[in-house]
Amino acid sequence: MKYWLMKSEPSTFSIDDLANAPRRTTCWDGVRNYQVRNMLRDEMAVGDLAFMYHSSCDEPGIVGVIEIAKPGYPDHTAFDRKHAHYDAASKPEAPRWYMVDVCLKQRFSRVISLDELRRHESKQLRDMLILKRGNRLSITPVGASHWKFIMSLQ
DNA sequence: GCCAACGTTGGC
DNA sequence: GCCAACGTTGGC
Repeated sequence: MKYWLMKSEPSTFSIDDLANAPRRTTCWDGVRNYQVRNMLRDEMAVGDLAFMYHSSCDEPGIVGVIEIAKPGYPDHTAFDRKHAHYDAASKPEAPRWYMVDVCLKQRFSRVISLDELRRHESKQLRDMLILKRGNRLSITPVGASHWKFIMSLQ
């Protein structure tokens, strides 16, 4: 089983939105980056766990745990001409973009902020990808030791 | 295949 | 709103 971190802007889709979704499950659509597409399509498996991370907001940080509920399948929002994430280059017979379904597992009682994560960067969270300069991938793998340490902060 | 221009991300 | 750090595009 693998661990991940998945970013979302709460003004677009927050952990509250996920908590209120039917069966607390939703498709993670809108990824338009090839590296992240490859992870969605090839590497993420049902049962994998991910931190949900709120970005571009007052307090960026980890807000809970989600579980991969359905493995990679074509992102149909790319086929919808009216959708904000429409991509004419992605066709149903040759999809370019993929998504997974995620299910809310645990909502943290507090935000584990980026600031707090950085306080452990020189030790327990050394080399965590989200803390690396210039990292802009919306999904990153998380090492097991980093995962356990962050869970212990909660 | 190079690389400049442009677009996006995301913290601050 | 600024800007660093990328990814993508497209002319050559």
